Amino acid sequence: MPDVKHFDPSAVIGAVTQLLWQRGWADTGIADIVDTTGISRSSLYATFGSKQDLCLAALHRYLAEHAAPAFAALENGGRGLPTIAEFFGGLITARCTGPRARWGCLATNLQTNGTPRDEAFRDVLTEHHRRVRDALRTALGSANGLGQLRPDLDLDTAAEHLVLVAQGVNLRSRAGADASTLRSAVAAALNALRRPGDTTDTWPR
Amino acid sequence: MPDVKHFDPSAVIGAVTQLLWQRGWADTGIADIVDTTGISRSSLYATFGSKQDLCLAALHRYLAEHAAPAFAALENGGRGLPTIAEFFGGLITARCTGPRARWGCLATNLQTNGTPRDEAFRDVLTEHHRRVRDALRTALGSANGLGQLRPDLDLDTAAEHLVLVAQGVNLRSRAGADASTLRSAVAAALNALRRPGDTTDTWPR
DNA sequence: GGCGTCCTGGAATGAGCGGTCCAGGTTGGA
DNA sequence: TCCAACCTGGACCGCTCATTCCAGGACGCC
Repeated sequence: MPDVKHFDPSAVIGAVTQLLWQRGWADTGIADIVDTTGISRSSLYATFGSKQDLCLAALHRYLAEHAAPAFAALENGGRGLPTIAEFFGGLITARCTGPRARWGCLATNLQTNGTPRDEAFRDVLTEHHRRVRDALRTALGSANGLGQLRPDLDLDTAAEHLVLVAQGVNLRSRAGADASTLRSAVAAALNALRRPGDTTDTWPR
Repeated sequence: MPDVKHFDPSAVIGAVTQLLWQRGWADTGIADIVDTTGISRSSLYATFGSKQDLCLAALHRYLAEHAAPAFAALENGGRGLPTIAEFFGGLITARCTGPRARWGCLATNLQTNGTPRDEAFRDVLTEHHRRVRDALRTALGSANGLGQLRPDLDLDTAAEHLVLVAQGVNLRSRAGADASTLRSAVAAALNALRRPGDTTDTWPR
């Protein structure tokens, strides 16, 4: 092995993830990546291949680092509605405050325009949607087992409903919606699932 | 007036609206518009100015032709929950079937990436969001007056909740969600608003 | 320490973009 | 019928984009 890489590929993927998340596919150029990471075009292409490949890796990184932990907490929380409320609370906090306020969700952002038409992206995003739904469905099953939900509720449908709400949060937060508005809107959605008379404290997180 | 335009500007805006709606800002080039409409670049720029100006006009056209009628129906329906259910039913049908299936909502599409950073766009979209919320709020007020809603419901918050659901429908439909899934998810959201014991038939539309 | 292999910086490439320009044609009015 | 105003086709411009290429430098191995 005559020479070795002069940079850390993982750190580059991390930087690209941030760039792609904040600016989007169309507004993130190779030049931006070069400027941000300090490595050259040659090394970039030699290591990662095309822009699509690199951004696909960034998307995977995003899902593993930001989405997966939240889904795990949702599935393993085991406290039903409070677990679901915590999920949404964390989502809103992450979307509206801190260094990544108004960045939205990378996966959601990529689902709209200005994205490569590549099938690889589409498949990853479809799979991601399935995981959100399943995680919510699992948590709803848990809530149902604890007697927190309206008895007439269809859990699969309720999970799809909450997916729509989560997507709405991702979109509205990027557009600049404030956290308190989103919080109360989500609280309304969750209260709607609750069995009349249930006193579980779902909010604040 | 020595010479007169050889084309109909309104028809051009209509064509651009379709193009922008289907493909998005980044994937709609001036060349596409020239090819689709058959008129030349010169006439395009002489009549409409820049690409931004033209697309802003297309956005206004979209809102006037597609959004405004739905909002009017929502505000003037006067039947409460059934009116709201009709709004969502029409939305889902428009998003999932017919020639514009999977196009999503132009306004929603433009809120994410690959869009001009122009303030003019942002203002129009913010105003649009306000109108959606207000129309839903009006319809909810009507439903409340008819005794269809849970007495503890906060109408402003419920309106924000339904906005999130509508945004979710727009996003998921563009990603390829099927109509029946969206329909039942929305039905779940609406049922959650209903006063226990209310028998108003909200679905099918 | 020299060699061969790999990596790196930076220039170059070709395609595509939004936007401009002008010569030539078309029109309404005198 | 002529003219002046305006419109139109299409070439053209400057720029940015993702991608490629190559000369030269850096490293591990013997």
